[in-house]
Amino acid sequence: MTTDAAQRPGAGLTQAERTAISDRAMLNAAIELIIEHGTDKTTLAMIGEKAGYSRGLATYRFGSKAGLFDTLCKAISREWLEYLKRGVGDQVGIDAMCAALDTIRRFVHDNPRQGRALQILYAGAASPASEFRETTVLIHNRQKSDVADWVQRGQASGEVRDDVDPERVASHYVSYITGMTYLWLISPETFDFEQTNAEMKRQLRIALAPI
Amino acid sequence: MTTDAAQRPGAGLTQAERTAISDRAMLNAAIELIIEHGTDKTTLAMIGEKAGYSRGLATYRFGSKAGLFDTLCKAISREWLEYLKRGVGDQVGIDAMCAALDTIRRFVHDNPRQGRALQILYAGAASPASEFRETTVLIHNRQKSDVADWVQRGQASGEVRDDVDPERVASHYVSYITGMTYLWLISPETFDFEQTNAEMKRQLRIALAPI
DNA sequence: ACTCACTTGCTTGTCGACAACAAGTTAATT
DNA sequence: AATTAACTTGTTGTCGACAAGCAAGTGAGT
Repeated sequence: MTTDAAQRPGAGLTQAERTAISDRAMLNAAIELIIEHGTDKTTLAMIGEKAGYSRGLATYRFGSKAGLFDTLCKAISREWLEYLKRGVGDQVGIDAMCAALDTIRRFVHDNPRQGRALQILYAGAASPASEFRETTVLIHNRQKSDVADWVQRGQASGEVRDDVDPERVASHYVSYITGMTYLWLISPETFDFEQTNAEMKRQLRIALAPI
Repeated sequence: MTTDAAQRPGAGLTQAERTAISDRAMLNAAIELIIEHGTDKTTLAMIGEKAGYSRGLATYRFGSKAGLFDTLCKAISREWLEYLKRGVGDQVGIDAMCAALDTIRRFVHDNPRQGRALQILYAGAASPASEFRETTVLIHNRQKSDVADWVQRGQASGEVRDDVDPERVASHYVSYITGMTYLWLISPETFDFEQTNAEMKRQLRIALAPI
């Protein structure tokens, strides 16, 4: 009786569907809880139960608290990087760098929960024992090499002055982004996203313009 | 028998001396443990025992784990801000901003433990439930107002162009510092302190120079 | 199409570790 | 000597982790 079974939650589904559903539910629950309580005071039991399952599912599925956060960090990062890609498009050089700043602003405006959660997770990666520091480092390095590419292509098209080192500029740029988002995270009410980014854009345009 | 008592640790001392000694010992122990294990996996018992006391002293003295980290954060921040003050001296404008970058580099070179611990603590402040987020925000705001002051005085002396907003420049600058130190923390082996700062200095000199 | 062995999603029971607190002990202060 | 403060030890509730068990899905053989 498949029709009868379909009335019970989780019945009539393939196992793959069931895991996909519970996975999404738990990751979403984790985002909410992290934003409200931080990673420390969020328990695996809270996540499982908020998602509508038992206290033990989160541990079972993700192995450990760190495993869950690693998965979540990767998931949101993937979304974010795709969003960034769409926002920047095929722009290069200074335009790409400025567009990326605007895109960050739009991302945290459109997806405030994901944005905040991701920042909190990145901060957690600072711990030496953090099991997803690797993940975080990888993402930042990828961002950096993307930026270095924009600079290089900007130089090729003559839009960016030739005597700057793309690597250094990228490292500087990612440093700014990282700190800016962190400061916004810890004091959203006092930090002025737009004005700070406006100053960054101004400096980039002056400092990278062809001689 | 004060002479006999003086042979036992903690004997023959005033109460103020005893607390000062145990306080220092525990804060130092906390720094070591935080660097090695992170805040999460450092226990209050470990701190007390590494400092040469019982497992309960850290809790008794600081009230809670968050209380200890708050105290530690304030203590290192105070050292750091004094170090920065000495490093910058009475310079203003672009010189002060560049000198501050060099001073950061020197600080983490001379006091690597304090530098790393402070970064880890700042990262922990990202948690919404963090009881010393206030402290961290305060410190960053103070840094920001210091920078704004440098810019303003630089403008007064004609060393910095007049049409920039000191607040925005300060916010931008502190964002860079924050992100730069964070990136150094999570990947000290791949992050190039000097080159990244060199690019920042270059951009500052160009972007803030009088028209 | 049916069945039965097997796999997988999920839950419950349990243990060790830790933060927090309370009560007790020892040393300084008055 | 009485009091206060530094410090230790006993205890409790919570959480992460794991293990054992249950229920639902899967797939090969008939």
